[in-house]
Amino acid sequence: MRPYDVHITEDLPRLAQMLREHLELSPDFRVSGLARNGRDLLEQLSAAPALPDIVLMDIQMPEMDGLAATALVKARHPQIKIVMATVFDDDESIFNAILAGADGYLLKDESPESLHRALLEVMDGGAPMSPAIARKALSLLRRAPAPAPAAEHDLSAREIELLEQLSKGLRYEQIGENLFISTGTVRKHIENIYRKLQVHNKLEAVEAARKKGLI
Amino acid sequence: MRPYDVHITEDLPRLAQMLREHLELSPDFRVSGLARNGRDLLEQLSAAPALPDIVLMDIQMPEMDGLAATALVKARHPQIKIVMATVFDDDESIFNAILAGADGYLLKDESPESLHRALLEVMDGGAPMSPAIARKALSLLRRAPAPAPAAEHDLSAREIELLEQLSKGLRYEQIGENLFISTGTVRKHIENIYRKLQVHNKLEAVEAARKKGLI
DNA sequence: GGCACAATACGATGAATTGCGTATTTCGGT
DNA sequence: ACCGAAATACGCAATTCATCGTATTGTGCC
Repeated sequence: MRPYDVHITEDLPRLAQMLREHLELSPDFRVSGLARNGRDLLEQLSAAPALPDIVLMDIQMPEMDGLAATALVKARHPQIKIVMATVFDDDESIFNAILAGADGYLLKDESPESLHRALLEVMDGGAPMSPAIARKALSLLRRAPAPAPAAEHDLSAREIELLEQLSKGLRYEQIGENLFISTGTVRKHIENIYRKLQVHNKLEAVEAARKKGLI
Repeated sequence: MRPYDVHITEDLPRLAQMLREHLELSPDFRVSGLARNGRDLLEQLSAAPALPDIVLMDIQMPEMDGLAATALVKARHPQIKIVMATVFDDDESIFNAILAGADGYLLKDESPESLHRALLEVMDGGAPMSPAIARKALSLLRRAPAPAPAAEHDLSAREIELLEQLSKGLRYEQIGENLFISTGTVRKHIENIYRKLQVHNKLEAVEAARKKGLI
């Protein structure tokens, strides 16, 4: 079995070097590159003859942080496993990392053995997380579906109808035909909807309406 | 350090016995009781002179299943750690277990060593999960389908990126800035997306992409 | 009755989008 | 080495949208 290629993305040279040394002690891994930030990583991946299996990603970095880089790398190369390794354990960082597509989330005080185990686990299709992170992820999950109530809005029933038509991607003219009103009226309704929802185009309006559960 | 008291809740006597034997091989744990189902567990906890530290909980059981029992135990005794140990790995079971308040979720094919590690981890404030479970939990958090169904589409990775930008309601110019390309290129990408998805405007494209799980 | 507001309708204008054609570069596969 | 696909980029024309203003009608409420 060939060793897994790991690309390290970390802006602190000393820490990057430490990680490299830890990983290279094992025949399971080969460090295929070091990047100083997200932009650096993307450039290196573009230029690389072969893609790494895993990117070990810091969050806080200059130029482009690990969250943005994670999203971009995942968009281009979904098969690359991305493991965040960072000191941040706040809910927002964790949640954003997961949304960005991270496959695992480790705290930097993990032992070399834990790191080793985590990287093998992620290549095995798992989602390694430091215990504290796993706990927070679960608590986020518990909370996630909760914030659904309230849904304060002051849209009229007619405006909701309009929104439903809008969400189908119809043109004003077609909406008017469907609702038996003129395109001018459609336009005015939509203006009012935009004002009430504080948005400025169809997509934002539909998005906002979905979030509020209006449609 | 006194051993942790573990209460096993499992309707199959042979499996319960196996778990007990595994745990009692270690000085870290003491099996404080065996329950056959959720109702049994609640009665035993009411009558017990001392509460266990951990409940190891099956899901499928007669009389009262593990999900209901978890919610009830957590309501009365929030300090008790509950670790699900089950053969079910479907999204709904996992999600319900987490909602019910489970602190960890293990698959029954875990090795005795993994079980041992998981129980120590949960007492340390962590949230042990089998790798497959952790992956699914992250998927649930992302509200994205597991990479199993391999959606049929012929969009390039770049086009998916464009779609994600589109879905935010951004204008071509802003999308170009975000992706470091000209508005002309944005336009051309979007033309290609429209052709491939057989749609004719942003809203329809985003709608189609959502249905296909591309974003 | 008078008020507020929803629903209806139209005009004008500039911004944004869509469709089509063309073109270069790069990269993977045969 | 060649081919096709993807990503990049620009121009032009037509359509559609967003935002402003203005106006009429109906309905519910005080």
